[in-house]
Amino acid sequence: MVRIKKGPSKTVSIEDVARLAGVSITTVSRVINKLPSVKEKNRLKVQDAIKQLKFQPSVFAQRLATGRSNVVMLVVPRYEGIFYSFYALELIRGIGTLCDSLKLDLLFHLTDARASLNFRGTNGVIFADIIGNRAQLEEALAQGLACVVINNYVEDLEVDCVAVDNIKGAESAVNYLISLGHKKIAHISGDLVTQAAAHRLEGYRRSLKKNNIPVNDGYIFKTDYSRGQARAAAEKLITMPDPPSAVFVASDSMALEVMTVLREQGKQVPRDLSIVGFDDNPSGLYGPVALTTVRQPLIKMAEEGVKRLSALMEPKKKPKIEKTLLATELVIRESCQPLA
Amino acid sequence: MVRIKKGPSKTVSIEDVARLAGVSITTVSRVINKLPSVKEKNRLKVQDAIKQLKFQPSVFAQRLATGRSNVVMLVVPRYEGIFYSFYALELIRGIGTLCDSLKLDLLFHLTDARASLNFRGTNGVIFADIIGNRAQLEEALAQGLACVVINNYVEDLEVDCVAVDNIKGAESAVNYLISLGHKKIAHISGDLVTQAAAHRLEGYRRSLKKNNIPVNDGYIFKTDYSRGQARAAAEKLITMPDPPSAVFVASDSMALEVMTVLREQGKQVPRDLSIVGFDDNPSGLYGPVALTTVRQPLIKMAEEGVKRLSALMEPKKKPKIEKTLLATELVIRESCQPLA
DNA sequence: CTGAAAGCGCTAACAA
DNA sequence: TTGTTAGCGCTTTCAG
Repeated sequence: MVRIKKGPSKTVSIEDVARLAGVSITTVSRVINKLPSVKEKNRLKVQDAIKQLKFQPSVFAQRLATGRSNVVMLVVPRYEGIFYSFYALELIRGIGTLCDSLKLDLLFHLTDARASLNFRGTNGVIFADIIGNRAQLEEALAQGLACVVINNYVEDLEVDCVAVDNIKGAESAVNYLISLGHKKIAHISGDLVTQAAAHRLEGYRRSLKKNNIPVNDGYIFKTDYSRGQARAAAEKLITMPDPPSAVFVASDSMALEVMTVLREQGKQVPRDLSIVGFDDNPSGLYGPVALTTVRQPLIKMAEEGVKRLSALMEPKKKPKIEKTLLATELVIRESCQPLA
Repeated sequence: MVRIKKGPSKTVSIEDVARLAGVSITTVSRVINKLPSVKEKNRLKVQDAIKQLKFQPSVFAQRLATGRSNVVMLVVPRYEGIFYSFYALELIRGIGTLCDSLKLDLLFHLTDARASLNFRGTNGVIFADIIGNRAQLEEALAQGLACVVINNYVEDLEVDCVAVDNIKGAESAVNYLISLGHKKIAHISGDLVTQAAAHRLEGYRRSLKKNNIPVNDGYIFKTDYSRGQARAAAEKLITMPDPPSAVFVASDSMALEVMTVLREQGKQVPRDLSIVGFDDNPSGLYGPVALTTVRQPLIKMAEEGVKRLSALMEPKKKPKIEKTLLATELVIRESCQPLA
């Protein structure tokens, strides 16, 4: 057989190691993969050679040969709003950190909803919310890939998901306001294309209904989560003929904007308006009046998602589908007061 | 020759496409790689087969065969502050978007500064700032990897970098304040472990010196970029015996906090204090007084970085090292006024 | 313009 | 315990 080695190949391969160590490449492979069946003496020789040559196995060759890999793809819908939210960073942070410690390669994919993704070479996919990109999820599922959806409770698909219980969270906020004697409670909602916003609105409605308070659609302000629209909503709200005495806002950053508007207008929080936010964004702590809010466990959601995915990626087992709903927690601070 | 096909292999390979199209795998490969030398008729047949079979080439096989790949690793130092900044998200967004359109795979690596990174299978590395993780950069460089550093002008290393001209940016802010007649100008700096914060402080100093205004260290407040510390600084600042008439703040989010504090204390911006921020964070637009600030082109920085890296990753060429400094732009709004 | 065949670097039976 | 060998799926000469 003719060896056609062309020039000094830069990359040292398993073969070079084998030659230097005086063993077969198989033995080297065994050492790399920590298989027990290698004589101590040989193992040392090989490890020595590896060190000398600074050999690092080619992941591509490994993956080609084994067919497996531990590449996790994080699919983030390219939705403007998602990137102006406190939550995106927290999620990325949580996912990034855990992948790092689990030795998973994180492929980050900021995607157009209609683009068709190439999952080849990926073993698991985490969808950070589903906003108009359900088709991509279905595609991944159809390919038999391990999938986990985060921040969106997907009921009608056989897929694992871990989300926050936005409905109950919103209910707890509104219940609290009601317990303080408020009846005229407004809601500034987020972008209703997101499930989170829709559920928070739903929770708001439910709480009112359960407490026999009629839902006044004039008290519901729809926004895109931006501070600008929150401001507009706040301005409308305070100039209403019959203004609400309390408001539940779908995000802390919007709630803070509402507080700002109030202050500008010479009004006081919570004297003139009780406010509850959603997120537990640290920014809520700083203003003159600390924000009462609904804490959502973002980091935990991210971690749960990754853990779940890595379980699904385990070659042998085929765990049951699990749909997790994480509880929120009402954090009472200073932005609400009982109705006089 | 005996074919040892074991069971119905799930993955459709180039071979299946070739068979269905009635051509050789070589021809299929040519079509995939858009080589011109394929008869139109065959090209169509192949493309048809690809569509029918939903064939997607294995990236691993491709990489193994060609030796090249387009995996870009984004290294983000696991520094708390970085994740509470406006800038991190913008950067990630810019990088993610461009990688997507350049068909680069983005490997996201949130890393501990002291961890040794595994670059196997990676062809290029983007360092999003260098905060205590220079060793990792040097390691990547030593391995001959294409590297680009973003948001940090690295002078003493042979590496491409693209950063914002923080010194000039800060100078422009302070010059502006001086042009309005201010002489008692304070600075609330960011976390000085970051080059950006250090440079902004430097720019502040330079501007004062160039204008023959003595630097008063009592006017310099060091923070970790958090709103909490900005608040503390602002409170100290306004109660000084000889308070400044203007302040240059190292980030918009801190500047907004300063404005809030002023308002709480019954003071007015810009009447009682002129304020310039840094970032051009959209939040700065909403308050009662729009924030004057130094706009830094974050998305552009991200894009330049990725473009640069993809040039460096080009197999043939070996471009010269380039160190880019992006200009900032002073955006004058309402938070400053001439000294009476 | 097309196809056969030799790798790319590694793993995994199967023998020894 | 070790080595031989046949692929993994694709690209790339090199002949036609």
